Formats: sequence, C-alpha cells, structure tokens
Amino acid sequence: MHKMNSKNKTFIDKLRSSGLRPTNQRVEISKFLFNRKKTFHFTVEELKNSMNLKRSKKISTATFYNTVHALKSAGHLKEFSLENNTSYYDTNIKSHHHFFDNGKVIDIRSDKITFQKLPDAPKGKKIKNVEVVIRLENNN
Amino acid sequence: MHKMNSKNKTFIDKLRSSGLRPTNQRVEISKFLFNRKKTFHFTVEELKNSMNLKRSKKISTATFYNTVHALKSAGHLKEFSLENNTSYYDTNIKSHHHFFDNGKVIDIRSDKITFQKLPDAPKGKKIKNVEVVIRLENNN
DNA sequence: TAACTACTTTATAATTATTCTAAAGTATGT
DNA sequence: ACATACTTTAGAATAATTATAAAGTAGTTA
Repeated sequence: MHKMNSKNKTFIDKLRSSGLRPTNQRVEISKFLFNRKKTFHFTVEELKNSMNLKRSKKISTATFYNTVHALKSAGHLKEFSLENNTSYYDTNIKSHHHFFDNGKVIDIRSDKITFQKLPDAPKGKKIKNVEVVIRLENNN
Repeated sequence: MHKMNSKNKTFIDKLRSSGLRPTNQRVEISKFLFNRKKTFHFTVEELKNSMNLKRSKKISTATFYNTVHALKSAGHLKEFSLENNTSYYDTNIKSHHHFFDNGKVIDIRSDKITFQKLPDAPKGKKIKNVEVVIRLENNN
C-alpha cells in the first residue's frame, strides 16, 4: 500500500508513465527534477553530482542514466546538445526557444518568436516542431 | 617554390588562413572538403573513413581532428550537434537552417525562413546569429 | 648543402560521456 | 515464505575526442 499525498503525485506519476516503478532512488531523482518552481537544464553528470553531494548513500551513475532516459522517452524531459558532445536535458518540455551564450543556455518563451515565412516539410513528412537558437556574443 | 594553379587556390588558402601549412595531408583533406559542387555535412569519423578507404598510406586520426578543428576555428567549417554525442561539421558556413529527420540533416536556405517577431538580446549582449531547426516526422 | 629550428604526423595512451553486464538486492503476487 | 520479475550497483566496455611524445619533414640561414 502506498502513501500518496498530492505533493508527491506529479513526479511519481511521471515515473509510472515512463514505465518505471517508483523506487526510492527514482522518486528522489524525479522529485529533484520536477518538484520545483522553475524548469532548468542539466547534464546527467551535473544531476548526479548535485544530488549525491548531499547523500550519504550515493545513487549510482547507471540509475541516473536509466531514469533520465526513461523520463526522456516518455516525454517528461527534452534532450538537446551543445557543441561539446554532452547531452543536456530540459525539464521544460513545452516547445520553446533558446539563447546560447558561450555554453550557457537561456530559455525563450515560445510566444516571443513568430514566423513570417516557413518552408513546407518534404513530401511524406510533416513538421513535428520548430525551434530557434539565437546565438549571442558580447556587445563589443 | 610552390606550383599553385587556380584550381588549388581556394582550399589551400583556407588552410593558410587557418594557420596551417599546406602539407600533403592537409591539402588532401581540404580538397576533399571544399573542392566540390555542393556543401555537405560530416563527422570526423566519416571523413576519415571515406578518405582513407581509397588511400594506401592512411592519414592518421589526429591529423583529421587537428585539421578540422583549425578549419572550424578559422570559420571555414561550422560545427553542430545532434543528440548522439558526436560533432558534425558543415561545409556550408553561411547562416542557414535545418530540417532534422531522425538523425538526417537537410539544409534550408536562409531566405526560406523569415521572422515576424524576435526577442532582444539580454543587456550587454548582441545577436550573433539565428538558426532554426525544424524537426520532421513521418506523415502518419 | 649542412645544420638548425620549428612545425607535422603518427601511434598510442588518456580522457570523457555513455552504455553494457552480471551479480546482488528488493519488491510483488500467490 | 517462494518464485518471479524488476532494480541497483560496481565495474567493464565502447565511442568520440584530446593529449603526448617520438620520429619525420620543411624552411631558413650560413
């Protein structure tokens, strides 16, 4: 029998809908990711370090990778890549845009960018989403 | 003294302007990359394999990486990343857009997309470029 | 040309992010 | 409690990339 208060519900459901039993480790990861005010970006390594720092009993690397993957496959996380061969994950899964500023990533709300002209998808294909990256540099 | 006909000039100059002496290996790489009708995308591994396949004396991995890096730093190649922890390079350095279709990348000419609304750069920053990725999926 | 210096290439080792594996642990259903 | 299936973990394996250091090559100077 599970104790399930409304506070836990959201992030535990994300595990369930990812096909993952809500074990202790997974619940803590999901809570860390989703039980907060603002969405954020992270790498698996960063996630592991920041979570394990405070823990006496560390969660293993493989569990972080497995959990993040399952959450991503179920659509609870969005993956993106910078130019450093590392996968980044975004807890904001709504389609949105980004500023890239020397490896730093800043979200741009979807409604801040609109298009005048967009190409058609090649035949047999359709557009899944459209995302814009605005690369920044220092003013001078 | 160098023999230098007009056919070689462009890609040898790209080496020179990247701070690289035009050695045999580098000239062959630069020729392979730039002496062709259409621009294309590649990974270093792909480049190495396709070039070395035809050669009896193989060019080393390190030389491919060094040369591609220098060309990229000088702005003769553009780097981008998919979600598989590999760097891709594009011989088309003009700002342009892409369709991403399950790991396949198709160029979209810059003038095919125009914006109605774009956000301002954060203060102290300015916009270097704006690039769009249109993700595709099969029609049904 | 010979000698000197600086730059290159190469094989190989090291590193980093990620995935795989297999054993030990835990949970669930009967 | 037993059996089965799912989890966690440490550590090995893999893949892309970068670093290292020795041997090779080119360019310069005398």
